[in-house]
Amino acid sequence: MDKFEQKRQDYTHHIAKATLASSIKEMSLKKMAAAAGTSDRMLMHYFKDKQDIETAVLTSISQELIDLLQQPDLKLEFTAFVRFLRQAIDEPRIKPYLNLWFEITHLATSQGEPYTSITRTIGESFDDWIKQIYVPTEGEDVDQQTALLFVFTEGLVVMNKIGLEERMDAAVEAMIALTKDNRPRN
Amino acid sequence: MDKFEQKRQDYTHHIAKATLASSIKEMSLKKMAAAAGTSDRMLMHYFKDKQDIETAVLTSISQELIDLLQQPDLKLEFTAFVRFLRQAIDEPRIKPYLNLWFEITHLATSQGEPYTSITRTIGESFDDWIKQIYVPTEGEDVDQQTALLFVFTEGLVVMNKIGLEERMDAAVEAMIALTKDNRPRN
DNA sequence: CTTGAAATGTAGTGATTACTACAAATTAAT
DNA sequence: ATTAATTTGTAGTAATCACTACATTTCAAG
Repeated sequence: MDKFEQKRQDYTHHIAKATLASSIKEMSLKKMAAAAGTSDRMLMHYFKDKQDIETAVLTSISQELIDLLQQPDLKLEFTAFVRFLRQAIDEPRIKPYLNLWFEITHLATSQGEPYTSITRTIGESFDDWIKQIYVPTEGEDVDQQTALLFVFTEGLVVMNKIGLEERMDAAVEAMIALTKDNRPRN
Repeated sequence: MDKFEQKRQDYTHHIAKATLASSIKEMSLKKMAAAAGTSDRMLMHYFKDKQDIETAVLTSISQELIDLLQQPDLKLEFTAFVRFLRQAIDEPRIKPYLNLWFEITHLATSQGEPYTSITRTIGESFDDWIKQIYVPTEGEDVDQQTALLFVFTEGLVVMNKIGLEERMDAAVEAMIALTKDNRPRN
């Protein structure tokens, strides 16, 4: 590998860590430089502009998240999945990624690229992840159920971020009640 | 009413309209002044600081939204409510408010006050609104069902904003299927 | 009419930001 | 060793932003 490319990756990695610990918008060029142990001047040498850095950083973080989600042996049917999702939101290892996801969705709507592309990538990975774990009951439409789990998770994430956790739990119970009443475990 | 107070309200009203048409973060003091037909200097005369303006503006918009939601005669059971919510998200009259709501949730988590308070107010109003319209089926827990509708709506709003509309529709169908299978209309 | 207060305009401050011009130092090639 | 290219530092630019000092006009009260 290029020495140039190597430095780019080093910097990207360090800035990614700092970004996960704070937020995208907090990361000015100076903070990025501090996190990477260099100067803003140097970052401009190795990257075209700030957006170039952000793209590298967020792409790297997305990949980390995708790797983090991989759990080849995990299989859950609907109710268990819902409970699993609700609990995952509070996982300290997951939380920084959710914070960033939350931020990126907003940036995607207000700034467009590169955030929209990254949002799409992560969204698709999440979709795949659900499909990989979800064991549909009976003759359910997997795509629809997956979409429901996706939308529900998004909702939970928002509620969590705006501090309405009681409602998260209530919603989880309601969702489960909706299925349990009707689908005796077979 | 005070002439002073009157001007404050006039300005607030005009700035609120402009804010709905664009976004909170787009509204610099200069843009606010332009929208109000005055100068930034004048705004500082009638308001303590920018946050003072934003609070007035967002409070006013919240109230508008709350009024907009009032539909005294509307009563819906679960399935119809879900469909109603999904369709409401595309309503041009509602959309600007959803955009702002989306933005405020983000600001609430990144800037704190006054956005957290406003988020809470709107959230509670939305909760009340659901409860006022929702006709629970059988002996359901209304609070839980309300929370579910809230969370689900949040999820739909996010999906909508990040351009995953097919998944909105799929999720709606899945949600409805979840109840229809099991709860034959009685 | 005089005087004091309220309303408004002009211009500017200081902070932050992404980004750059220029030059010096370091490294690599011949 | 000389030259050329790469790497780094210093300093600064231009834009944007919330906010202010100061002066002037407008207005109202006695």
